[in-house]
Amino acid sequence: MRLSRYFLPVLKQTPAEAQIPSHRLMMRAGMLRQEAAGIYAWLPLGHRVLRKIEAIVREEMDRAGAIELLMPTLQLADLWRESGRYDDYGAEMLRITDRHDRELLFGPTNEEMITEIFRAYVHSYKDLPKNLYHIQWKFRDELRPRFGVMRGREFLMKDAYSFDLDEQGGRASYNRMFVAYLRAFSRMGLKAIPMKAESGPIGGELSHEFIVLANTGESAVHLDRRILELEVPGEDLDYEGDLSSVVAAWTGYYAATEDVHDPARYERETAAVDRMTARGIEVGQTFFFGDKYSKPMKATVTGPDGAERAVQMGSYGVGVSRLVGAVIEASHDEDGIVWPAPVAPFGVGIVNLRPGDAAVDRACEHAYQALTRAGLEPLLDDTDERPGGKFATMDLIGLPWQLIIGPRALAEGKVELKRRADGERRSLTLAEALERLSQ
RNA sequence: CGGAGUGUGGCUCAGUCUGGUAGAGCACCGCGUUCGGGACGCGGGGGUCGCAGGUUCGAAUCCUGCCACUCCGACCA
Repeated sequence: MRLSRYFLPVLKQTPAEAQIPSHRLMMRAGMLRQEAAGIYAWLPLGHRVLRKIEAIVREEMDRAGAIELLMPTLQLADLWRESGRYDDYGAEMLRITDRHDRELLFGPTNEEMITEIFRAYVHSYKDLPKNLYHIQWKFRDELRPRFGVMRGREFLMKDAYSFDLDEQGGRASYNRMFVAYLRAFSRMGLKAIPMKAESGPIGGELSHEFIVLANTGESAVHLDRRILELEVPGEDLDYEGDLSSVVAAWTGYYAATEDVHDPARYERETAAVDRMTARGIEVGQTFFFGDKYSKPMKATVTGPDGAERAVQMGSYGVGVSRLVGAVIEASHDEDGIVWPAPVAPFGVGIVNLRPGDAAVDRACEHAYQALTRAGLEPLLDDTDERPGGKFATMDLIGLPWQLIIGPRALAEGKVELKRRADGERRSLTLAEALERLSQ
């Protein structure tokens, strides 16, 4: 992409309403525009990051055997009356009436609908297990939206739903999602720690929250720091095999959010040197709730013994749009965002320090073509902005690499390659820089 | 929803107390000089002062109602 043709409205001043780093930086970097309380338009740069995070989540879900579909945002109230949640959910659910006075709602989650779909087609244990998911916009009418995309009212969520014949199968499905989450968050450059959780209005007794550690996180967490040393399974992991040992390892150390923290147990189970208190952001939650929905909604299958039984279900959510904020909270400095490469909106920024200078233009164009061919998604700053402004913008939007091409160094055959994460700069020939970037 | 605030050009804000017909910086447009870490000069454009009503000769300013947004708290991917 050429910056002169792109849509990147960066701000020099921070909008007054932005309180936390991710919100401030998303506004300043031209990623986001607020349209109403907790409701945002994703500008092109933000949208690219959102799509990258979504793609990672999708790949890991597919790898774990989940099957993607897409359900509507609007749901019939009657469906929610079947599960009894239409009244239970309260004011957080946005209720809508259409022109025929039919009662609808903007979905805050999809347990009811997926159960309705499942029961319409699946009747035999031979068709189990199944795990269906979608990535779709949700609406929850928060009392107080805040922190930008971290607590919006409209948000993009990946929600998966597993169906099994019995509890043992259900736990195996749960474990597959658990491990997929470890992998997905790790690929985004995040340290996400599973913590035992209350299941809240979703229900069930087995549940984990996945908490990303970040100084500015919304809740305090207490954990055994040894959990940070655990290795995330590689992509060669066999999801058909027994994953309980992986889950056991990751749940074997004390880790709890403030609201379920048990100081006595904490002191009993951890050595003083291993205790760590930090702040965290919840980016995902897994639930196993058995027949809570399948029973009232009559989602049953016939088992091998010929008897009908309600399927065992779990649901698994990831806050995709929140993750954009979470990544920034976990990775930024005083100059701006520092994107982990896998979620960076562009792979490298090429800075043309003197547009109009034939030699510089030619070198930039060559770099742009080569990096595009290499799949690195370069962003070429070919605008007339002054060099200082270009550097500030590049640092702000936080691309992993900056390739700086100007007349002075170029006269000596050199360009500068700067790594955003640590600020390391190297003077190289253009060929060397392109070689380095392509590795 | 309880408490506290804020709405003035695209952004950050002054002006409101004490009523007299709207300002600054940044951004934007033109010309020129510049150009390796957010340039400078000159000229220029842009505002129903959140909305509605009221008081007044006169309202951004005073009064009433409404709306939106922000912050603290309780609730949550």
